[in-house]
Amino acid sequence: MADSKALTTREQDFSAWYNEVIARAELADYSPVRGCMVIRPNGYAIWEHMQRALDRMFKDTGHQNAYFPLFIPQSFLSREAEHVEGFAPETAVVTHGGGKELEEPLVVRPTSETIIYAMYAKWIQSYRDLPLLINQWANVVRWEMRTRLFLRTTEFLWQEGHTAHATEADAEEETLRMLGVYRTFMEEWMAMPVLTGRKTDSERFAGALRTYSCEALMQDNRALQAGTSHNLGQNFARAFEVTFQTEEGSLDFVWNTSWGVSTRLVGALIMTHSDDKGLVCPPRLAQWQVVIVPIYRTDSERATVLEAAERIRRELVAADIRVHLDARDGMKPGAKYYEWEARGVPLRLEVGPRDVAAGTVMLARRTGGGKDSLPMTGLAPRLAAEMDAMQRSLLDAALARREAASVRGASKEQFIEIMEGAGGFVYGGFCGSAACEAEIKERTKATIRVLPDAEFRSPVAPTHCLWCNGPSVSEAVWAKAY
RNA sequence: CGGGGUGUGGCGCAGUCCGGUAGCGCGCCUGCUUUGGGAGCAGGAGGUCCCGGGUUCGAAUCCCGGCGCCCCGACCA
Repeated sequence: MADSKALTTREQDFSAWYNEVIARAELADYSPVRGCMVIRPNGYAIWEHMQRALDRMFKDTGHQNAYFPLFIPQSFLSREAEHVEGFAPETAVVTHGGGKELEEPLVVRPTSETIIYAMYAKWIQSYRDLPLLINQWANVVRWEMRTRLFLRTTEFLWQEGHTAHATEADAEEETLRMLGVYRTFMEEWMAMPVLTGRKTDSERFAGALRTYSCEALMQDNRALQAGTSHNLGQNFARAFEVTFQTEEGSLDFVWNTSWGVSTRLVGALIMTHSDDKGLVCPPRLAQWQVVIVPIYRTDSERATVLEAAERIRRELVAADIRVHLDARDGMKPGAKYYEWEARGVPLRLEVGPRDVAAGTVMLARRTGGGKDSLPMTGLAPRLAAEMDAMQRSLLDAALARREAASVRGASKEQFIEIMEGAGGFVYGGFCGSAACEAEIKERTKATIRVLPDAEFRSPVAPTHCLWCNGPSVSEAVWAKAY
């Protein structure tokens, strides 16, 4: 690396720190195309592990994968009024193909509701065809003004689930089920606690009836929308004439849902756990869960140590632990330690002549504690237990951070002070007025992240709007967001 | 699109004011010595100085016109 050795600290400049963590860990790089990043192998590996876990969860809840076109006829977008209004300004449009101007321009998908529901109209005839539960892993393009690595890029990778149901209740159940899947994934795999709940109308997906969201709090106390699940009602079904014959023989429009998470999650992961030494990656999503660093002076030491290291590596591989033996010559162990720490490898094993002689290895944890000498035998179960503990403690620590940055029952003045200062989640009553919501945003840059689900609400429901002091219709959580 | 900054080997920068052989650090290559927390020495490779005009005997440097990128805002997964 060409960088000076220490990273900018989170304290000094969170945004610079974030970019440096990514550069140092070689997660992503800027590409020649404005706003588009290259996801490098180290970053893509994390995304692949996320994909694998999510895909399993989607399949376990009855979904199948399919693939729909990258291009969408421009007219499709306009069929749903709110949808076109929401997305048209940020589309990339193809006007020429094969050297000729196209009869109808093609939009590069910013999301695939329109083309998918156009197909669903062909596929669905009867209530017997429902529910239709499909997911697609794809890339989408949104022409954003300002981009940031992983958090907001012009092109990004995501999954979008699109389902059709016979009743409103079925669609609502699906919407909430997938929100729950996201939450489980974020907590159990990313070790990232989230608040779940409903979005206000002003934050609702363009064309949806209701939008639900998982909201996480980053280490700089700004909120990040980590995943959304939409109950689309019959809006798209009407626009694309997705009808079905009911059991009673009448014709009805289907009820749709859509839900998605993106490579933004990699950014969320970075900003949730990493420290001033670099990336911290929860074991379950780490490319390498364990790295072995051999230590030697002479050729004969090198031979013995590498032999022992290789034996350990094979044993761990056999136990399904993702392990890498860093046998690079001409690099001092200390240099390797710093490099693997910056890359977020959870556990490091140091194997030197003294260890080999004693039948031990030195274990160093990326977070939560120093080094321990362990016997070489029985290493696999021991490391698996270490990783479980680390996975748990990362979630606990993130949860503790979030709760420390959450305030309930703040006055208007305290609210303003918090948003101008430390930031974080502020819980309070909300009158339900879009005007009030807009005024708060105008004044403090804070938005309602979510109208929280029951388990996140305060023990005593607020009675008055935090801002206008009118009667509260719902508790809300505000924060400044990414 | 508004504000700020910046374009010089792979990366980070100096040089620009005041025109005169293109430099430094890191990285990279080779060799030797090193290796339990970021190695040392020696040798070496690598540059249309963002682009296009202009001024000049001579431009990284001065003038004119473009473009890119980064950061901060308004918009967003």
